[in-house]
Amino acid sequence: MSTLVLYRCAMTRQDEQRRYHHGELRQALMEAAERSLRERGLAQLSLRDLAREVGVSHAAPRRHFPERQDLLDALAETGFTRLGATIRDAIADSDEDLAARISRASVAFARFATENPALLELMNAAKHEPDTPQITRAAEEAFAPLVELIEEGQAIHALQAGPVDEIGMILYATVNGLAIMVNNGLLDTDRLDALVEDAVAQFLRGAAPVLSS
Amino acid sequence: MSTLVLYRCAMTRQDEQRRYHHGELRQALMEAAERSLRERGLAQLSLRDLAREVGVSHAAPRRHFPERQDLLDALAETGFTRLGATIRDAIADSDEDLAARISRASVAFARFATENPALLELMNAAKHEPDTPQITRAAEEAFAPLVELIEEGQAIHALQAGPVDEIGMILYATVNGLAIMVNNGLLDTDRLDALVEDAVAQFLRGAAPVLSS
DNA sequence: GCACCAAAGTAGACATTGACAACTTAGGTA
DNA sequence: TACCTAAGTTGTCAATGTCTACTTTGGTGC
Repeated sequence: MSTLVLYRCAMTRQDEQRRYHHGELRQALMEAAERSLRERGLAQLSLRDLAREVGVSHAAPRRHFPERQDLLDALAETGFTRLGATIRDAIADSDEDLAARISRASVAFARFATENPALLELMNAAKHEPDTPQITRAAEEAFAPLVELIEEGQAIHALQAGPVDEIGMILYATVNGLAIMVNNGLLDTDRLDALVEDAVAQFLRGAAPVLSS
Repeated sequence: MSTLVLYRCAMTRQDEQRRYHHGELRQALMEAAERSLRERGLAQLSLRDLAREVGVSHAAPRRHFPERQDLLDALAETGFTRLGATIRDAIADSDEDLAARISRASVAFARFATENPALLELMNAAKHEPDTPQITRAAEEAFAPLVELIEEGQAIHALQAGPVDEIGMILYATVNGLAIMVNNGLLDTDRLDALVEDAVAQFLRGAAPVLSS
């Protein structure tokens, strides 16, 4: 992969335009697709458009994505991967207390979601097709950082004991739901951060251990 | 409207098939669209298909829905209306306590959402187009029952005082988010009811008034 | 009772798209 | 060096959304 990149950098633009094999078509298509998705939404995303933009023939994408849905699935998968990394970055090297880190992670999630509305739509899309386990796994890895924070909370008895994945799902669902409402027009962007922080605070209170009197 | 229905019932099938003006085309298209949406998903929804199914020419839908998106918007709007009615029905004539009614309303919401995955997708769709205020209003009316329950909770001091719409949004977002995870394949349908009930219980604890010692 | 008119439906056309088949190029390997 | 296969190309097809021009109808004013 990296050799390809170096090779590519050594070529003139002429060569690039002329050469028969693109060499990184799959990656190029994904990047073009993400841009198109961001700028014009899912409905306007066309394989032929992407092929034109990247400079290959209209049928070339078929080698990498036999059907349009395959591209969308791949986009959703990398979306989850990037989301997970975004959340992790938000709480990396933070010595804040647990509540602050959960809040930080949630706000980072919400921002990612509202900055990439069409991508989030793909990630949340209902599947009628046979399940694609890769997407599911990527999604689970995306909210793994939240689960880890919850485990940490349980360890220091700041949170109730109980099935971590379920508690994590509730938090994930809440933040995701709020972001959707922003993308939806049901909630103003300006209010998102505050609302997410409120929701997290409420979540923490609700998930706190019951005091034994 | 009702006269039209009666008139229609008085006609033989022959007459129905022959007559130039369908008479209730908009409604018929919406119903066909909902069925198609449920059975084959959003990607397979085609205006020409619907026209064929209803028995009109391929351009007829254009009179009622100039663009495909207009039909989708209309579907989302009635979806919200039906959702609101479903939630209301779930808690009508119930003498249970507040927590039980909130739980009941939430479970009803979640069931509606998972029984109509493609419709929910439409309702949650991000809008790049200029906002359609009717959908927003329909959506707000859909979760009005939740807001009312929260107001009731505040009145009896079972819930913290505070902006009801924000607290309602948090609850709405949570349930919506959990339903999406089911439609998504991230959460098993069997676990939905229990998880929603857990989430509501946690929500109620988190939104309870802080005890002044 | 009749002419007319706007609403609602029809027919035909067009560009675009996803999908498929058959052919070509070129890079790595026996 | 020959070849084989992955990766691109061209050509084609049916389906779709959208547009324009034409037709049918039911209701309204006179």
